Amino acid sequence: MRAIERQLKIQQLFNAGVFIDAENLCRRLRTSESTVRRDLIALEKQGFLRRVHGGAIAVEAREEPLDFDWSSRRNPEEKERIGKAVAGLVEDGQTVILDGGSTVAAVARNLQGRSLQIITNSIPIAEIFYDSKCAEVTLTGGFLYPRLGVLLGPFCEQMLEQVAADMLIMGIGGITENGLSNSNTLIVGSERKMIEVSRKVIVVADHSKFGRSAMVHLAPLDKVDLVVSDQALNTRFQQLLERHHVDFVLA
Amino acid sequence: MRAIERQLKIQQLFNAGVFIDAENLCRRLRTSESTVRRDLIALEKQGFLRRVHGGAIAVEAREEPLDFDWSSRRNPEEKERIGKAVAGLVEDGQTVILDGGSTVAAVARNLQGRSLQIITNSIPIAEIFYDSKCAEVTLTGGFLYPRLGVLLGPFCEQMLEQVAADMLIMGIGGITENGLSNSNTLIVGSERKMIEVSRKVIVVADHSKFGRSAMVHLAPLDKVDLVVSDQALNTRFQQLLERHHVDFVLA
DNA sequence: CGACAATTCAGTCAAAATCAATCATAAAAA
DNA sequence: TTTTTATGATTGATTTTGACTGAATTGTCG
Repeated sequence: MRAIERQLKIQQLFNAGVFIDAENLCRRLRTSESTVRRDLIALEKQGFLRRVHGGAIAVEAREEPLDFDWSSRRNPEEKERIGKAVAGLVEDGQTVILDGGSTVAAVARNLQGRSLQIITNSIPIAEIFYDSKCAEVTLTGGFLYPRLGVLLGPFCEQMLEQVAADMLIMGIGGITENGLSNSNTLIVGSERKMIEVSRKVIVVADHSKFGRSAMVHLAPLDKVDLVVSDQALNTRFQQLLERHHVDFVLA
Repeated sequence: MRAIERQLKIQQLFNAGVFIDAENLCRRLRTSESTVRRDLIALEKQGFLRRVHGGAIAVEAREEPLDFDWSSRRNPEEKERIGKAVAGLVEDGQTVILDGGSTVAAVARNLQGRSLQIITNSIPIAEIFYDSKCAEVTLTGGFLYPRLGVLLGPFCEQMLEQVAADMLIMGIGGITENGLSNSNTLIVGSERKMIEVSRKVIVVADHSKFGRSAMVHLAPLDKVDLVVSDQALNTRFQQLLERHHVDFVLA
């Protein structure tokens, strides 16, 4: 394995956590302790990480102890653009369901201070509205999926059956001609209920989600009213969305 | 585990509360008392916490987005004592309902790492179990009461009707010969449901709660099985509890 | 209030782990 | 081929760790 390859890999590993163990790295990269140290020194010189005894920590990780979503650090500007665009589609007084995920969190941040009814199954998203005096927030109950801080399972779905919303703003794992997909059966279960009870379904998906398929099928494209993304689509996906009467907005 | 890993973890633990027990830390981090002390000294030098006898407390005036309980900074060590005592009454495998409040949060901190079913309507308390691999946490749904981070209202109560628990651990606003009381109608509504579905009702109340009455009546003393507090009671309250067959534990 | 027991604290020490530097060899580049 | 660079092993130095000690603090009991 080349030096560059290894160092890219080390940078990727930081997406899964703030600390990396040196001994662990040797095993995963199948290389010696000396080489790992040299790589870490190089990455430290680039300002990407800070070396500490036993490994290294991400420089950005200071002061932010826990991050629910391992993907929340990817493409933050793109997500913020999407968030702002989607927030512009919401009208005051509406009832909006927000599911979990970092892109939806960007939407939520741009909805702060608006007068809305918010329904969500995500604790991080509920927290965004903590000091918002205008929005009324209702959490679905359910089993706490700790890694993402979302509530799932029968209690969640049962609660969703009893509400009706003007709009659903939803993140996904992937989108293909077969429809939407996501990574977890329980998450998909609650998202299906959300779709059922919402008059309008908006999917937020950065460009990396197109053409990718996640583990569990979630819904066909016909269920979706609007997709908001950060890059223009190629002709194939444009036609696919048109065929299913799905609008597309470029943020 | 590496030094940095431990210290990051300690910082995380402070997000869930204001006091940390040294002995607890040793167990949770699986390390010696010497090492924990050295970590605490290091974190104190960084100004992140203040060491006190038996552990450490969070330094005041950190930029905390939300202080879920205006009383959470009062008597942190007394509350921690109560928390430890109550945690000792819980057996592994049990289903425990925890309501909101800073004293109950102290109990929750002492339950970390235990193998339990937790049901709660408080987001700060659910967060305490984020990185606990053993406990399964279920949140009631409901309307988010932002100042305290608790979930209330019909959705919450309806969800509670569908569960059964071995034990309820509950904070209160006041306790007098008329029974328990609390400060908010919605909170009282959900707490009544919690009492209904729990086999055993434990009330945690520091000494300031005795003889004080809050706005809304919650339940008569007969509903309570055990009161845990931080100071011995005077004869009047002792007799009062005895008359209603309520046990008392001094933490 | 004061004596006693039980914790908790601070400092020391040896063992273990990790680090930095060096060197010989292997791989890549010239 | 020669030169340069990257790698892995080895070395002693440094840091970290857990156990142990006596001192200080806290809680209990009379």
